[in-house]
Amino acid sequence: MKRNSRLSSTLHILVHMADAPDRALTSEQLAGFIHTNPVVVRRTIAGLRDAGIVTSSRGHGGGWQLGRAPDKISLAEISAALGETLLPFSTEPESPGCLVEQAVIAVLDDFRLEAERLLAERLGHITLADLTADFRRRYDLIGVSSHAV
Amino acid sequence: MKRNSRLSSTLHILVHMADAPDRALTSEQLAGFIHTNPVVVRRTIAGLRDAGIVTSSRGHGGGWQLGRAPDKISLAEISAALGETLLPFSTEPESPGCLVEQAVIAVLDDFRLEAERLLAERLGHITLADLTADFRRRYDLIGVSSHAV
DNA sequence: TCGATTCGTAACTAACTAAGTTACATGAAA
DNA sequence: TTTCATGTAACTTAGTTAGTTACGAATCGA
Repeated sequence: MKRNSRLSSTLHILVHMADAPDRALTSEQLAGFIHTNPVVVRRTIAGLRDAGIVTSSRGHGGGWQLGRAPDKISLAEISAALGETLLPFSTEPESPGCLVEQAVIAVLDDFRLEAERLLAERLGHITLADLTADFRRRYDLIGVSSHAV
Repeated sequence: MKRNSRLSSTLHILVHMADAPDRALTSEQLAGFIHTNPVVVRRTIAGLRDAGIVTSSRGHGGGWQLGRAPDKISLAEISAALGETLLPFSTEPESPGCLVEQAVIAVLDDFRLEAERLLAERLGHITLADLTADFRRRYDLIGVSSHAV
């Protein structure tokens, strides 16, 4: 798994889970999808379990499943559950008492607040079901074209 | 200079430059403002020079000045000149040929495109002059209060 | 012209972050 | 009770970025 691809990789995993709603998938299998290590998967999606987006079970036949219907899981929730920050710039004071820095931080924090609201709103409208539908569309297209040849 | 504070630090520097429009400030002086090294400053704002946001001159009395009026310099330009990415998540394919990944990347890239457009639009409306005005306001307030005591 | 000053940049070091890995305890099902 | 799977801590490795040193190039003043 590459750096900064936690959101993308997690969505990949979740679509696979949505595509196999009848059975639990193990960390091992999920890791295979994104070419990484089972422990990395467990660590990455631990937050999703706490958020109720997925459930996990141990022992024989255990593994991971979606916690609710794909159309009830938005990308905003997933991103938040991963602890990802959409806007990466820091506004930590480094020169306490400097009025210039205070002005910069104030303006930047205002912008960040507004931006995060906007992005969350947009991400809230995209659900896992949308992703799954997009995948099925692609799958059917390939199927047709290979039949045609 | 902390990690991920390049935008914030650069704005800090630029406001100081806007506040001293009559003279060039050296990398050494600028570095002092954000508690870092002159070379780090030169490296960081090199892109701003290429974008015409600042100018630099060598030798005696040399240093850095704004390339144009503060109200003609937007945060969007500054951010772009720094090479900063507002949305940090990666959508590089890691499993070429996987239709699930393709669907994820397609949706994520759509979102990114729209989000970057939105953020750039917002940042385009904030200028260095706004920051400078905010700083002056804070400065005057302190002045008044210290007189009052 | 010479020397002081300042930027431009390459090369290296250090610190930090995040993924990858190993190991083992816990819990559940056959 | 054996096997399979997660939960998690601890450590290693790789990659990124700030910090530093060094030195060449350009510019100004004496």
